[in-house]
Amino acid sequence: MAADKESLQFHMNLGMLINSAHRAMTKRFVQNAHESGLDISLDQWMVLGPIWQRGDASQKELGDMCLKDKTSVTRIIDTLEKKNLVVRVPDQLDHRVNRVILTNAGKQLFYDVLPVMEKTREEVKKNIPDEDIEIFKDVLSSIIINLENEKG
Amino acid sequence: MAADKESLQFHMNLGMLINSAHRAMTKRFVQNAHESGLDISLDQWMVLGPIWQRGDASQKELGDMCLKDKTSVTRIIDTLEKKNLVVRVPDQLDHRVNRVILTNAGKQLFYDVLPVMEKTREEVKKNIPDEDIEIFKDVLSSIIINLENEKG
DNA sequence: ATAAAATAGTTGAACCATCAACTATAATAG
DNA sequence: CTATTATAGTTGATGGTTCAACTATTTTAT
Repeated sequence: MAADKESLQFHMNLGMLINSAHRAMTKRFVQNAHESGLDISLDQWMVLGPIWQRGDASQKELGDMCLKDKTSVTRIIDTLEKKNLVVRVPDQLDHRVNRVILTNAGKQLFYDVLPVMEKTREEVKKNIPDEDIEIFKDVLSSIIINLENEKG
Repeated sequence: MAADKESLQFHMNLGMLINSAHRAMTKRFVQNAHESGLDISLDQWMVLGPIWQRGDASQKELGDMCLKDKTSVTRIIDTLEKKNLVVRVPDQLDHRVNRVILTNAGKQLFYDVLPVMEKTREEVKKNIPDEDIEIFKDVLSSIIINLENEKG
C-alpha cells in the first residue's frame, strides 16, 4: 500500500484518492486515540460530539447531524451503550423516539478525546494552504450536492 | 440525511465531508450500475479494472494498485469468484501467489460497466471547474502523504 | 373517529475494512 | 544445508454501511 508521490500519480482517480485519504484519516485518529490510551472509533466520536453539544439527541437527529443512515446510528449507539458511554432514554412525548444521553464515562471520554481530534486535524492539514483547504471543502460540498438524489 | 448548502455549512468538518462525499459517490455508482441491469459494487469494480488492464494479477499486486489491504482483496476476490467473474490460478513459479484472471463473464461485465463508470464520473464532476478538481486532487494527495506512517 | 400515510427505530443479510493469528512457500544468512 | 526471516494469502472477530422488511407509534385526511 505504498503512497509516495509517484504511486499516487498513477492512482490519480478521484474515487480512489478520496477513499484512501479518508481511510488514512480514520486510521490516524484511532492510532492517536490509542496512543493516549483511549479506545474509540472515528464514527463513535462523530456521534458522541453532537450528543455532548446538545445534552441529548434523538437517533434521527444524530443521523442528520452526522450524515449517517439510521441503521448505522442504531448500531453505533448499540456499541456506545455496550461501552457504557451513552444511554437510550425513551422520549416521554413521542414514544417512537429515543433520547440518547452521555453517561459520566461518556462525558469524560469526550473531554479526553478532544485534544486527540485537534492533533489529528493538524496532522492532516500540515503544509496545506488554507485557501486550498477552502477550495477542497467547496469541491466536496459540490460533489455531495451533485449526487443528492434528485427523486423529483 | 439532508445535504443542502445550509446543512453542509453546518457540517463543514473535513472528515465528515470526505466521508459523505465518498459514500455518495459509491452509492451513485451502484445505483447507476443497477439501472443498467448490472450487479457490481464499487470495490469489485476497482479490483476488476487492474486485472483487465494486465491480463492477470496477483492479489498482492491488486492490493497495491487499489490501495487495499490484503484481507480486503482476499474477500473481494472471493465474492468475484462466487459470481464467476474471476478465477484464481496458482502461480507455477511461486507457489505462494495466486494469479487472478477474468472469466468471459468478467470481461463482459467489465465492458458493460465502463460507460456506467464514465456516467458516474461526469455526474460527480458536474459544475466543478477543472482547476478546482486539480487542487482537490492535490489536497487529497497531500493528506495521504501527511499521514503516511512515519515509522522511522 | 377511523383508515391511510408518515416517522422513529430495529433486525437480518451481504459487503467491505482492520486487526491479529495463522499456514505455506520462498529467500537469506550462518 | 539448515535455521531464520520475509512474503502471499487465509481465517476469525469486530465494527460500520446499505438495503429491505418489519414493529410501533404519530399524523393526516376523509
